[in-house]
Amino acid sequence: MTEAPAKQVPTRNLESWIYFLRSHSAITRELSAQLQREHGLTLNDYEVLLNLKHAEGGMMRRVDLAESVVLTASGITRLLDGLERAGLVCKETCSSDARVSYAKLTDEGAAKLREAAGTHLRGVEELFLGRYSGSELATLAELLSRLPVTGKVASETCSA
Amino acid sequence: MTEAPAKQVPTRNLESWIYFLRSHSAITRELSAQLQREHGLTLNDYEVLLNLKHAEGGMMRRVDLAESVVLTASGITRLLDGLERAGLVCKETCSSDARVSYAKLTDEGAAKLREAAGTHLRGVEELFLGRYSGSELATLAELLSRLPVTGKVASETCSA
DNA sequence: CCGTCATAGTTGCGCCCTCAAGTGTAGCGC
DNA sequence: GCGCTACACTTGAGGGCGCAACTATGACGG
Repeated sequence: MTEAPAKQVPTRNLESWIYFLRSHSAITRELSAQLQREHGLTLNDYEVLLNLKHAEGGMMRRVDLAESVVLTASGITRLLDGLERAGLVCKETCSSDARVSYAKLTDEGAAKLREAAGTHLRGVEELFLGRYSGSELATLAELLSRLPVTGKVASETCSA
Repeated sequence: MTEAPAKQVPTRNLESWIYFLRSHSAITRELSAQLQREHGLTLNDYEVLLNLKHAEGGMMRRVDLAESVVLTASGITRLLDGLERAGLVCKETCSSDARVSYAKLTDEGAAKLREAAGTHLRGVEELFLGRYSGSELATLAELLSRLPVTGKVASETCSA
């Protein structure tokens, strides 16, 4: 009881936070259900495939992949297990560092991605992008880009 | 091969979508971990408790609660199971309709919510709210409010 | 060469949540 | 009153994912 700090954060703008939470749940549930039904992929599966496609040589280190989709190391392991079993990615070892193993997009994976892209982009368009004008999207992107993308607290991570 | 539709959605503004996905994962993971560590609650637990607190008489129908936090019926059942076991909510029956049962915030639940609020609001402030000015938050809220909050596609749900 | 520490990845365990199916009640037309 | 459909809720099965603990390598100082 050394000091009772005055309530700093009145309910006023929690509004945007609530919208953020709610809309994310609703949208990702719907998109994931679509992908699952029509192509047997989860949203994260799709994002991983997409990241691999854009990567140099169609392959990435598992740890980098994990960061790019905001998953833990164990999460990416299991996700890739699934994609491997489905034949959409395969493992590659690294000649210079025996610790790392790459995940590489297979031809089937690339095909699957192409196949799913139509459905998915349509969904994203309908549930997200289509609700904004071009400039609004730019605004939104700028605002959202300020949010953290790692669990680390910013004040620690990017101190001067 | 009847027709190869021209690519409708160039990569241009998927940017905001990607930020949306990534930041949500990162922020909710961190906030959930905080709540879990310090109070044994998940983010959804917290949101449910909060909704109950704001509700008339501290109680809501399970189905309404489900919608308010964007969970399925079964999801809310299991979540409330946990909160009941922890003594934070209790069941109430409805005299006029035997199908519905209410979830009611207990005193312990209210106390727990109060206890967790400090931690949580600080977290939300740091990871989300604190990154914007007041007017930016208003903009963000307006933009996010256009997104769907149910799985139902808007074109069906809110046709004129 | 050897301890020490950091890093890449995997695995056991457990939670959360969804889908599909099932129960019990309400309301309605007949 | 009797089916029918609608609704609120629960349950069984299963998948996704995080945390903590563990293995295997690499890097570095002594």
